[in-house]
Amino acid sequence: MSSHSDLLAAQITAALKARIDRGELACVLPEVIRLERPKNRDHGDYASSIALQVAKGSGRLPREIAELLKQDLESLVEVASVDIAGPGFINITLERASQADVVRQIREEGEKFGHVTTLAGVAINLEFISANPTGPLHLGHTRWAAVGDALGRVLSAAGASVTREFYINDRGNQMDLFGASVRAAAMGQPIPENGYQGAYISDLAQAVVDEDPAILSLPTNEQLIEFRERAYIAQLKDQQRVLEIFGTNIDIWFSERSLHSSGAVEHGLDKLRKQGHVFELDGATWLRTTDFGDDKDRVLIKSDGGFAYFASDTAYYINKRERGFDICIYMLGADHHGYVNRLKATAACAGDDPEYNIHVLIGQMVKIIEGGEEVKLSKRAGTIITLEDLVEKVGVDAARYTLIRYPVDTPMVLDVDVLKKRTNDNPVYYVQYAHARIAGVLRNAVDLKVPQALEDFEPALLAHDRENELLGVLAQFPRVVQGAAELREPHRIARYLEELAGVYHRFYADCRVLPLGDEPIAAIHSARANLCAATKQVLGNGLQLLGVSAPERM
RNA sequence: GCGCCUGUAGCUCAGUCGGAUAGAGCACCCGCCUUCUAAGCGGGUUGUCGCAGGUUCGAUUCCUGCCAGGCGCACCA
Repeated sequence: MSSHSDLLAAQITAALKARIDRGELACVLPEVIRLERPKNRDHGDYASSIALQVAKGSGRLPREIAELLKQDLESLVEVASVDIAGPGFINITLERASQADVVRQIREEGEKFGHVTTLAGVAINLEFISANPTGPLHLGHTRWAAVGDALGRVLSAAGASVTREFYINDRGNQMDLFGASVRAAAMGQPIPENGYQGAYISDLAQAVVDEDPAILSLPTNEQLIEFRERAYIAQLKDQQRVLEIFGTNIDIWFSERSLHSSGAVEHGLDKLRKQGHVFELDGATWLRTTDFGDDKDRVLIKSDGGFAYFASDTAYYINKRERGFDICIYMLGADHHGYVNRLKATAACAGDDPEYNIHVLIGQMVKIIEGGEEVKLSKRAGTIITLEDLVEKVGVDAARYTLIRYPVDTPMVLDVDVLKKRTNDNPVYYVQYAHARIAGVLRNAVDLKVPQALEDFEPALLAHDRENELLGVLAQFPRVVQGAAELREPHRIARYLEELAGVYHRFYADCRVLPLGDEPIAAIHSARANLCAATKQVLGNGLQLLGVSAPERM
C-alpha cells in the first residue's frame, strides 16, 4: 500500500463524512476515494477529482467542495500545500521529508518491499503451458512459460499461496498417433496420415532405438505401445529440461492418465450427478453446461462408452478444488478460447461461483520476425519455432522480459533483431542497465567512504525535482504489485520498471550522487546514496517478480 | 451465421473506477562524456484514439450498431 495515498484517502473520507453529518453537504459518500499520481508535475504529488464526483446532487459547486476539503487536507503534517485547479481538481503537494520517508521504508523492508496482503490466505492453482507431450514447446507455450511464471510470483507477492501446475495430456488419440509416428520414423516407414512430422520425431526414434535396440524385433502392437511410452517420457523430459533453462518452475506435473487411474474421473462424475446437471441422451452422458451460459451441452461419456476429453477436464477441475484451491487460474491459448464458457459452466455445475473460483486467461498469438520476415522454421521441430530456438537467438532475460511486458490479450510480434540489440529499443537492457548503474555508484560510494547507512539518511535534503519525482515513483511500487495481482496482469510490473528506470536515469543525469574531486563528503551525498540504494532495491524486487536477472555489472 | 480478441504517431506498443494538454521506445533532425557505467540524458517533429450514434460536467476508457484483421464454433484430444 502506498501509505500517502491511503492517508489522504482516509482524510478525505473523514472530512466528507463530518461535513455530511453536520449538514454542510448533501451528497452520498463514495465507497472508495481514489488518489491519482498526476501526469503533469504542476498538479502536485497527488490529485483527486473527488469534488467533481461528489458535486452532483449536493447543491454545491465542485470548487466549493474542493475548498472545504482543502482546509481539512492542509491540517495534515505530511501535506505541504493544496491547490484547487480547473473545474475542481484538488492537487496535493507533500512535505519533502514525508515523501522521502519511503526510502527508509524500502531499506528496512528490503526484498519484502512491494509485498502486499490483499490475497493473504487464498490458495491459488495456476495452470499454464499444459502442452501435449508430443512435441517441443513452441512460441505460444513460451509466452505462457514467461507470463505464467511471472504471474505466479506476483500472486505470491500479494500474499497468495500459489501452486504452479502443468497438465499433461498423455491420454487419447493424439498420443497413439505420436507413438505411431515415432515408430514409423524408426522403421524407415512413411509417417501416418495426420501424424507428427519434423526432425524431432526422427531424433526421438533414434533415441528410443539406441536405448533399447530390441524394440525393433517386437510385434507391431507391442512396438506401438513401447515407442509411444518411451517417446512420451523422452519428450516430457525435454520439455522439463527447456523450462528449467527458461527459469520456469512447475510445482506439479499432473498427468491426465492419473485422473483415470485414481478414480478421479468417476468421482467427478458422481459429484456432478449429485449437483443435478448430468443427463443421458442418444446413448451418451452429458453435462448441461447450457444452464450456465455455454453454447451447447457437452458430452462426458460417449455412446461407445468411452470418456470424452471433457470428462477429464471436469474431473480435473473438481480435483483441484478438492485439493483445497480457492481459485483455479487457467492460462489458455487463443485457439482454445472456445473453452472459457464450458470451463466456467463446469465450475457452476460443480456448485462453485464461476466469478470467483475459476479464472481463465486467454493468450493471443505470438509471431516472430527476423530480418523483416516472419520466422516459421525451426531446425529441430521442422515447421514450428520453439522456446529453445528463441532462447538461443536472444537469451533468457530478453525473451522472458519481452513476452511479459505486453498484456496477454494483445497479439504480439517479436522482432529478433531488436531483442538482440543492447540499446534503448530493447527495454530489458534499459531496466537492467539502471540496476547495474546504481550498483556501480554504490561501489564507488564505498570506495569514497560516503556513508550510505540508513542512520546517515536525512530525508529533508532530497528536495530536487528529480529526487521528488523518483521518490514518488518508488512509493507506487506496492500499489502496482497489488494491481498486477488483482488483475492477473504481470505486464504492469514491467511497465512500472521502465518508468522507474527512466526516472532514475534522469535523476542521475541531473543530480550528482558522489562528491566531485576533493569536495568534502556531505549529508546530501549520503541522502542520495540512500535514494540510490532504495531504487536499486525496488528495481531488483521488480525484476525478481518477472524472473529476470538484476545484474550488478553490465 | 454465432462467439472471443484486436484496431491509439511512419513502426512496435502502453494508457489503472471515465478526468486536466492522449504517452513511451524506435525511426528522423540537433545537442551533451579531461568528473559517479553514453546500454545514458536533453531538445525538435509525429495523432480524424477504426467509423457512426448514445450516456454526462467530462469518453481512448462505458453502451449500441457498423467496418477491418486474427482465432474459434466435434460423441477429436
